[in-house]
Amino acid sequence: MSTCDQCVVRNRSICAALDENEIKLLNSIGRRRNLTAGESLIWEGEDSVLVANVIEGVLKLSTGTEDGHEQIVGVVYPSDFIGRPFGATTGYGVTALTDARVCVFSRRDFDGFAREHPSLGQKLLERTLGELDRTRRWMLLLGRKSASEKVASFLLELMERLVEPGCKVVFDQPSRQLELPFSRQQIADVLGLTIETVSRQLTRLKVEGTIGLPSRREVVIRNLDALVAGAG
Amino acid sequence: MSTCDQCVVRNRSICAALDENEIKLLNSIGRRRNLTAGESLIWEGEDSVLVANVIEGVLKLSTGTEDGHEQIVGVVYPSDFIGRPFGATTGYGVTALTDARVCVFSRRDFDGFAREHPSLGQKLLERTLGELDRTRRWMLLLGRKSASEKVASFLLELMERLVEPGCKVVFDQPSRQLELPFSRQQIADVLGLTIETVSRQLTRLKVEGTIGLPSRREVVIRNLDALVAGAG
DNA sequence: TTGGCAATTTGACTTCGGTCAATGGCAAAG
DNA sequence: CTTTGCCATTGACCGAAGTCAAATTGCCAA
Repeated sequence: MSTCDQCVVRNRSICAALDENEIKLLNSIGRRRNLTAGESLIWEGEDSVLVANVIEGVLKLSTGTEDGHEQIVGVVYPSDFIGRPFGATTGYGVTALTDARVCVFSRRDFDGFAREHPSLGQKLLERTLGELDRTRRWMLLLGRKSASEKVASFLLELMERLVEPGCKVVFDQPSRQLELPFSRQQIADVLGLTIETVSRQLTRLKVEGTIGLPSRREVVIRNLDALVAGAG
Repeated sequence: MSTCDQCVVRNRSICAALDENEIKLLNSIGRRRNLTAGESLIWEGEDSVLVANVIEGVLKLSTGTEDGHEQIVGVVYPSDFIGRPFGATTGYGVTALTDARVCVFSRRDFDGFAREHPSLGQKLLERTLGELDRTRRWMLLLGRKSASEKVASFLLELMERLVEPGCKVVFDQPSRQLELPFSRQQIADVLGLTIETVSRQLTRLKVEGTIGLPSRREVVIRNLDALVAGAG
């Protein structure tokens, strides 16, 4: 019995496209790996050597300008796919925001497997198209939204993503409380703002009663309508 | 003999994955269509009903916020693929910037064809991954670059894209002159700026001698190094 | 050629968000 | 329990880009 049978994301990740035999085969070329918060899996600019599925945890994809600024260009959650198949160099680094567990494959092995199993390629294509959609919505946020709209949009997107299972960091539905997998600096890097502006916007939302901030890493949504209205 | 034989983008578009018989089949479910500058092919928010290949011309993908601001989230050139296969709604509109010629397919027909011809799906996947890479680089620009860096980066990217064949709008290598497929407002919508800021940055580059502006729709690169340095 | 119109440029002023600096608070280590 | 250090918050100020308004340009049609 392969370890995949008990995998939390077996039916939501790209593996859902595969039957029992295929999954055994894929399992044989991959291996589990645990990451601690802050640990990197892939570095910006290196040749793409590995790809992975996220089993548990949250990871960021990020690039930097030469003058030291960083921009987070993507955030991945359990069942998401990481990496750049088909022989390109990765334009961004991948780093764990929380402790995480991933299922890694050598890019070369994975490419071969994908070519021999079109159903996997198909799933990967659908996933990539979805990711492109999400990234483009994010561009609208970066290009046209104000700081307050950015922060509100960020909290809403986070909420949606954290309800999905496998996130250690849960969004507790009844209490509407969520645990932030991001530091203030990281939120700033997602939104193209500074840490000070993020802090000011969050305290403003708190003072207005829209949200509560029990601790640095927790947010309570007190007035969802107001948050949606503020997201622009 | 199918019309595809003389197609300029036959070997660069996703069609390059197909053999003679397959291409005849694909051709039978598609049709050519001419667009005049400003004409839309797909509207934001509608169900995805058609997909297409760009044969000639330049088109924009764009979304708007409710308060009237627009953000261009992608620009497509000859041989690029347009649209959202596999049954989602399109999150952005597609509009011709120049007169253009495209090869359109009903999304439903195309989906079926793609599922039966994995090599096409494979090409589409590679293309989509590349597009995602380019979009993420663009996010860095939107989130972290200053107005002057944005404008310089824009001109450089445009230059690279316009050397490829099939662009009526040519980048004339020796004279380093390029014809802009964008109005000032559209440049602003690409970069997340206002029309005034774009105009000011362009005149600054002209005064500095980095570029020349023979007419509203033409740019001459006079000092490439300076432009690269200014792109951040 | 001229008039009209839209696009662009330019100028004056405002504002949002960035920068710099000081303070506060929490958590791990001693 | 105290110390230490990081992260976050808060405040004062500044500047880049936005806004509003006017002038200019170039283009098309009459």
